[in-house]
Amino acid sequence: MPPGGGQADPYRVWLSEVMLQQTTVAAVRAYFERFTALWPTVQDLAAADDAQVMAEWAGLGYYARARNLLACARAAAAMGGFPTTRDGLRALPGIGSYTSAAIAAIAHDAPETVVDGNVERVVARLFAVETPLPAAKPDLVALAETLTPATRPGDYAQAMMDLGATICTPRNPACGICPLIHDCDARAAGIAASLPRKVPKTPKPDRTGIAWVARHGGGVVFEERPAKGLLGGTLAFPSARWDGRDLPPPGNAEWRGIGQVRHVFSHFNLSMQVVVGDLDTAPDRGHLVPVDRIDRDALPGLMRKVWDMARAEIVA
DNA sequence: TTCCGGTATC
DNA sequence: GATACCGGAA
Repeated sequence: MPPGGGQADPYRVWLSEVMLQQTTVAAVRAYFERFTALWPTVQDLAAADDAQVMAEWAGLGYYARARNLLACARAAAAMGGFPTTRDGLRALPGIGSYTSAAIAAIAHDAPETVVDGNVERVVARLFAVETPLPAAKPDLVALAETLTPATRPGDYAQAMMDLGATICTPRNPACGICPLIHDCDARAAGIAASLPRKVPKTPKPDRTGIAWVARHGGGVVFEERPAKGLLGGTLAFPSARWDGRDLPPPGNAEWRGIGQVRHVFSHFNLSMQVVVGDLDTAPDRGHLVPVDRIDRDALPGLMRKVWDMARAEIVA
């Protein structure tokens, strides 16, 4: 990519930027060479066979990029070439906020502010922004815009991303060799390595539980969930543990496990053991619903899954 | 094993 | 605003 003056081929800039989304330079290089050899222009790529493009992309990951790549190439070819403005580029498939700014700045030397993950990190450190991501993103973009120069914005954008990729790295920033060491608020405060902060991605805990599908007299035991809390007020199979309650089964039976259903709640993942059995006596809680009157669609998703699994056994 | 990262989608 | 999509690196 020739530096300065917007001499770069928009097609090659676009192709490399799309490949570099979520992907390292080292991984991209061979793919870029291969693609540009096979399809030297956007018209060539637009005319390419879908299956061949997908095959050539194989191994790069995020295959939606490859599908969008073709859609974008065809759209650009149909309009006689790539748009030159950020907004025009932004409207094409697979080109978002970052890529549109990058192409405008690098291929056309437009004074757009290019903010990728590297730039977010560099700016958060330069200005010691302690607000966690992603909430800090608008602030970081606004701060980055104050830095974009009128001259050679494309080279500047690439330099900022290079700085983030090679010196201002996530874990151990090489502040000792950073050209901006005297401009960096975070370095001055001794907190560079801890920025940018991020909202702790609390992984959803895994919970387990048990649901009893209890038959008696041609019916199955249901009960209403407590009005408040998880699945509050809904119709449910008697169950325990997953919701913090440690209840016994709704009666005596020879229980046999038939499998587990998985369900994702907003704040945890559930693996529910499904057991079925024939009660010796009337259930000691809940009420019996005749099998042919069970309305699958009236059950919450979790219990629907339980019933779908149990029905084959029950109705047999 | 965890972290990292643009876009689309809902 | 959260999640899915993937592979590479720490």
